[in-house]
Amino acid sequence: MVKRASMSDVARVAGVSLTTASRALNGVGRVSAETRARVIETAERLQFQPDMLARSFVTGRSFIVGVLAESALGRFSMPLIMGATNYLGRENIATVTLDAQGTPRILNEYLKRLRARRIDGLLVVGDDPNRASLVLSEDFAVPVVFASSSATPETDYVVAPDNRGAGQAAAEHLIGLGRRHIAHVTAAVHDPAVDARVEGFTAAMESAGMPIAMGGPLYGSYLQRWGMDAGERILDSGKPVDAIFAANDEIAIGLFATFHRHGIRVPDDIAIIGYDNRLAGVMRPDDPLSTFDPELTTVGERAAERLLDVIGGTNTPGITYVQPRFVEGRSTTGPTLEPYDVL
Amino acid sequence: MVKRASMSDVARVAGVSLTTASRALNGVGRVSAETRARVIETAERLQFQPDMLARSFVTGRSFIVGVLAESALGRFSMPLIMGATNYLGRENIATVTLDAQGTPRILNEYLKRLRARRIDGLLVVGDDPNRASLVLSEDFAVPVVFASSSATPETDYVVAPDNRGAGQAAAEHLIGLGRRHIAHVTAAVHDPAVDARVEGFTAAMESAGMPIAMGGPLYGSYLQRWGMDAGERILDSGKPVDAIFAANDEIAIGLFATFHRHGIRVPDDIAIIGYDNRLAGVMRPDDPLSTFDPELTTVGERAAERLLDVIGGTNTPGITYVQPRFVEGRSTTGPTLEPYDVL
DNA sequence: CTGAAAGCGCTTACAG
DNA sequence: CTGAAAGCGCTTACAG
Repeated sequence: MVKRASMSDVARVAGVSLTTASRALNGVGRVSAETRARVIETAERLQFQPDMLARSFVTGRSFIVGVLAESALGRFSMPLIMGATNYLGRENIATVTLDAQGTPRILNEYLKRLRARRIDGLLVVGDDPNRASLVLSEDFAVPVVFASSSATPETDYVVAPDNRGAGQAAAEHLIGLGRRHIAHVTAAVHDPAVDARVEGFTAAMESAGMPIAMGGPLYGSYLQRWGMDAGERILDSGKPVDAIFAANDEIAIGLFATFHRHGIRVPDDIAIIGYDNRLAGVMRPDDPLSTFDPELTTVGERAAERLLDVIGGTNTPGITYVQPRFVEGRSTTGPTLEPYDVL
Repeated sequence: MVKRASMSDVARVAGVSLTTASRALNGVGRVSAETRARVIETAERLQFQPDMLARSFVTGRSFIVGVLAESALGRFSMPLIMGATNYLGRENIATVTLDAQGTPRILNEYLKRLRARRIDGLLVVGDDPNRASLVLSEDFAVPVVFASSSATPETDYVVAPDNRGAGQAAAEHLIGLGRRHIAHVTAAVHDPAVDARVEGFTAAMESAGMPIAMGGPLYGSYLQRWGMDAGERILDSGKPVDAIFAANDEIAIGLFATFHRHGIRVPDDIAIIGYDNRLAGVMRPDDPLSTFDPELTTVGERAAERLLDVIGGTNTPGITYVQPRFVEGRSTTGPTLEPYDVL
């Protein structure tokens, strides 16, 4: 292991001062073209790599950002965080990942640590950024970007999936297929992400001049069980329904199970769209379920990208939306789905 | 934003030299008990936090480790990497995540970067650590730990799931249930992880003095389609089979689909065990499929823990195995599984 | 356009 | 047990 060349070495060999070497290598300040060329050539010959630790120390830029998650190992946080750290890695930025685990005490402890590391910025991942926002006191003034599925004050820097747009797209897809009695089986009330999908769906139905089947969205839970029950309720009602937008894939599959049991064909009789693309990564010839992929990895990437922009001073507050990707599957475009297909 | 106290501030206020302050605060060298107490008290009063950038600069320890993945966003790498970064974050270690994407050129570029950052260690995530091993040249001498599902030379530091143990446990579970004609439907040949499961399974069957049904493991692919075909092949053979260990959940589900179509009940007639716990995180009252959870997050944690030990000089080479967790589901312990249950 | 020098905030021989 | 001083490898006023 040979000792690495320092900038002084480069300067000495190139016959210039350390000051000039620094300027030439960093491309700042006035240096004659020939001097610059000579220094750069020398640096390459010596395989000079600037010591980032020294640079960080003197500039105060650590090239490290914090990633603060409510629950880093959660099903939704994970791809988002990975998208972010992967992007940051490509940009040669390190991350320190901290799981707040809900308690403000831990959060405060973590913020102290991050301050000691002089992080360049902070990415907050989770659905309740307001809480984190509160704790981010004045004396910890680094750029903060929120990656979240819920809406937040317009004064923050936020990146989130466009749940509203997805709801709208779902309605439009079903309408475009010629369906006329479209229901919406959603989950819990007061989940911002779910609410936004309801909104978008409702808006699209209204502008198509089409009432929502079953008299409006049916609220329940996130479970497959609720989808099965909702299916029964729809069939019992006797009301015409030929398409359903479900709040997630579990509900969609529950609906399908009930319909199949009753001999109702999907999509022939009733088309179904889910949400989450839960079966992503399972290799199969075709997608059984029409659904939306929230592209959480992309959300993470965009959030990281934006954080670097804020750090660089070239960004203004507001929400950036990432469009969920519609996955066209057999539950809307056929052929008729069999249970084995969805396994 | 008030200026943070430096160690000099603490020294001055406490009436000692910078040297003494440093020693008192770090607990090294000889300092009288009272002096130490005074310095520590002063530091707390001034809310002193040592500047890690300065410390890193002088000690050369960056408190940053590299995470080099073959495919960071892959289904298996993701939980592993998150487990590692999460553990490291708790220990106040930052990570720079790099996705090698297979090409040695990119890999070399990344290693140069990591050297410039003076990382303390490197975690290599992926199934082909040997390749990375090759590129990790002599002059980049930092501790390296491999987190992988395949075996590697005993001279390396490796953390991996105990695939062999899982194969063994699968056979033992089925034998314990009283099954006597146990087959093994596996995937591709020459996948080290899958091979190890075959080995463990075979060993357990041998020590129970029980031949493998169907004359030995059936090799195919990772797809559900293969499971369906294998099911047909088993039924066509006319040979007695009352239990199957499948190499993954896709295959297990394919087997189930075929059996159900033919009126064969699971687990009553044939019990099935899968692998991967692919349905983890899907909320349901009971687990439909008996399977193994590879605990990849734990593998990542252990690998990170071990890396810190190697960096600290308190570890010796060898493989650490993480035991996959058996998930007991209805496909081995009933009641009879219906397609809707597995959806 | 170029350079001598100060300084970032610590750790650590070295001397007492 | 304690302290004065050097040094880690850069950046950046300041002066020429």
